[in-house]
Amino acid sequence: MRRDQIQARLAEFDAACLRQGTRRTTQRRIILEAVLSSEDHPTSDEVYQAVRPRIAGVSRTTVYRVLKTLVELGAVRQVHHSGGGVRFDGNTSRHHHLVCTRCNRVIDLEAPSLNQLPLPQASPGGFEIQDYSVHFVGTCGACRKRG
Amino acid sequence: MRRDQIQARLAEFDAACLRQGTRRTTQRRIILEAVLSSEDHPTSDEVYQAVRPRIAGVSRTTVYRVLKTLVELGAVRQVHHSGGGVRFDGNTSRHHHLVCTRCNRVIDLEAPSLNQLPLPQASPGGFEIQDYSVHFVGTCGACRKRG
DNA sequence: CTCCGTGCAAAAGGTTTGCACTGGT
DNA sequence: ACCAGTGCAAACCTTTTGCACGGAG
Repeated sequence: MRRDQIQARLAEFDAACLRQGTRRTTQRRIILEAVLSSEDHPTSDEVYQAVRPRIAGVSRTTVYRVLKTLVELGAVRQVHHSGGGVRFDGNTSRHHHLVCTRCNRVIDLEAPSLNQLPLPQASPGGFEIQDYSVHFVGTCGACRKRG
Repeated sequence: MRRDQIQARLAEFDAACLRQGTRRTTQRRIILEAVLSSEDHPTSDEVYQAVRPRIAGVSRTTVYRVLKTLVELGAVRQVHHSGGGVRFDGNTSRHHHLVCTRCNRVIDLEAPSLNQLPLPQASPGGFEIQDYSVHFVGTCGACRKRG
């Protein structure tokens, strides 16, 4: 994400904290910034490793807790996919995913043609649809090269 | 899944085993049958609980290993979603998912109108698309009732 | 000053691995 | 008879929880 976009999102976050009465701590800002700066979808541990140099003595616990909080505030999203733990996505606008069945990597895909799909009218059991994303499964370039 | 469909899938599985030189063990057949019989998307542990009465002395280890094998053989799929461990899906034909953001339940959705989406032409980094599914996120009926 | 958020340590899942034995081919 | 597949126990990894302290409002 571009530097100015990150700044805007951090400002949004500050506002959201004020609105909700939650505290704007150093840890939260830096962890949010780390997710937004990431080009892919980091795991909790990758976020932890990324922020460690910037927050003296952070604990994994805090990273987990902050990420959970950020998801609840809507500042970041969890990526839904198989394999190896939860991942986080700083891109909260509608976008889609390429999921590699070999390495489980998830790559963002911007595809405006898929952003206006007709929503199913009748959802089983009264499910209320709020958003959607298309998951393309297949093999990523790196794995194809590896054979 | 209907009884006769399950039988057909088990027969397919036997054939796949022969073709691939893997062995057609009791554990594998019963575990596959359990996933196919399930109306929803069981976790590894739910599969384990389901087959325990039918295989004397099965271990969790075997259930994990067999499920992994079945995924590799293409006999079942992993459901991609957040929260609480991997889940499995006996439905390998194209279908879509309703993902509840509160309870993380994943419900199958048949929506023929979504089965012919235009695939993106140029995929980043040479990603080869093999299939796709649409993930609708929202709140399921049960969670909405709970407020 | 208050009390929410953090850090630590320990517990709690869920999943994988090494090794010896068993059952399918 | 051979060896892939299984069972057991222990290791591993990720995530959660209880409690005391510290910093944001």
